[in-house]
Amino acid sequence: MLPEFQDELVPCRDCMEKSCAAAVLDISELDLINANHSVAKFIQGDIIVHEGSMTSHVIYLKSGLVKEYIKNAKEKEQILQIVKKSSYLGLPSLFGSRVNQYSYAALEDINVCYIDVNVFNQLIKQNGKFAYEILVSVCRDSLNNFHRFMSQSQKKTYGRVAEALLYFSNIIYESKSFEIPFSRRELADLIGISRESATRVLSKFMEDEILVLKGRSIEIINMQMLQQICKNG
Amino acid sequence: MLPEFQDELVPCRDCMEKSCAAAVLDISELDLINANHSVAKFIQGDIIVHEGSMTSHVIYLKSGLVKEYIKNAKEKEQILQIVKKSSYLGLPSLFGSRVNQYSYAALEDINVCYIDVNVFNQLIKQNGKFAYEILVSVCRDSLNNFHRFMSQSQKKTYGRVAEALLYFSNIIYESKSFEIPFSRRELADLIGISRESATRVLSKFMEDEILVLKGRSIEIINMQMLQQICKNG
DNA sequence: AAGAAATTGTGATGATCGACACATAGTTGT
DNA sequence: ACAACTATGTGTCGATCATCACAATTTCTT
Repeated sequence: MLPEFQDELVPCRDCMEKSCAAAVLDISELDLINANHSVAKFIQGDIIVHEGSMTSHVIYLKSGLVKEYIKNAKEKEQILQIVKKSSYLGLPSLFGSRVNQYSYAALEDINVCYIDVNVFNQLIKQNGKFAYEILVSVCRDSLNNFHRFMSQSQKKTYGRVAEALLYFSNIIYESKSFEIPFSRRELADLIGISRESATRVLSKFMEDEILVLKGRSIEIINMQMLQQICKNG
Repeated sequence: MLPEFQDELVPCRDCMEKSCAAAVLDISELDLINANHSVAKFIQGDIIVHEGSMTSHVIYLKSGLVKEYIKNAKEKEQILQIVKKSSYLGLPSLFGSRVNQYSYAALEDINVCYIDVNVFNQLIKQNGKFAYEILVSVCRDSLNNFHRFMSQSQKKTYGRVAEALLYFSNIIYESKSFEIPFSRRELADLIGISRESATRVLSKFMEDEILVLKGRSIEIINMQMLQQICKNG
């Protein structure tokens, strides 16, 4: 659960995994980050941030996949999105709230940077281009999430599962075959249906030869059909 | 449909309806806006922005209520939120996309400011505090909308209607009695249920003496009960 | 390797809610 | 004032899907 801190091998100015926003910073600004950051590793299943916690550092995901989620009144998990590498975690909470609104957990082994929040804010206020890039990234994220959410809310179970599979294939893995890093339960939580329904729909897709699945590995073999199902709800 | 432009009576530096963000601008920056803006009026029902349109100006809502919405494949309307005065319209689209992702229509007679988008971007890049305030407002909005959306998606019809009523009462009108500026159809679109269900639930609430309604005017008389229903889904 | 624990699959059942079909207001235009 | 819409209320019905119950399979522990 506790992050394993690493020796900092590469100073920020030479880091090859910088965010789009950090790319507009000058050397002295990058050095400022360098002096106020640390790098950490988490392993699959680790919780990186707990909903409700205070923030002292901005977290940047250098590598790996992370799930963003909240628990509702009945302790049921609702997954908001899968976060890919090269993204900041929880910026909306950082600027729009005093505490983190969502939890974050590692779906696979990951690397993150912690950047002091005061330094981050200072950079925003002193470098308009940086602020602009951060703004762009927050806005894109907001639109994407909203779009996905709205689209889901108007679909029935088949459409939802199809959409989720296309999301993995097109956005997350950019491949027709992939291994989903979570259980049927979590898949169901991501798209807001019951675990049993998720199972049933996947079996049906298998039966209809839309995909081949073995446990958590999925290969889409009839993409057209899947898109059709996604579109028709 | 076309906005009615007004004579500019008050220069921006003296405007009493400035946004939180504009409040951190200095005189010369406000004068810059003043030289590159215009004020317009819309009447109830007018469409201010069409989904898919390009943006040349940032729109700031000076007074009145506006609905933010999209139409899905089957021409069904989905209302994302009700926007109150003193908010910018569509910032996420402005920064996160080339075109407007949502439509905006006046729920009552409104006043808006148009600010040249290049000037707006220039201000963000040259004044970090302004950028910071814009960022805060975008993030708050994103969190609020998401929270409302998630909360709704986990509720059944009764809970959804209750939540919507509390939203109007607590957030929009800050009063126990108010007149909703839209039809049952629109109310249903806002919370993602059918028109008939909306009608039925409201009638049931009336019958149970939770509220009194006459057409579009609503008075909540049993707030505890309504909160209970909202919480229990 | 054996047992325990978690995950996954499957069938039956009932609650919920959208869709349809009308009836009944209200509103608008001429 | 009358027709023509549009908005609203109400009853019936069927599809969808969550829930429960339990079986089968996989994964983890010791």
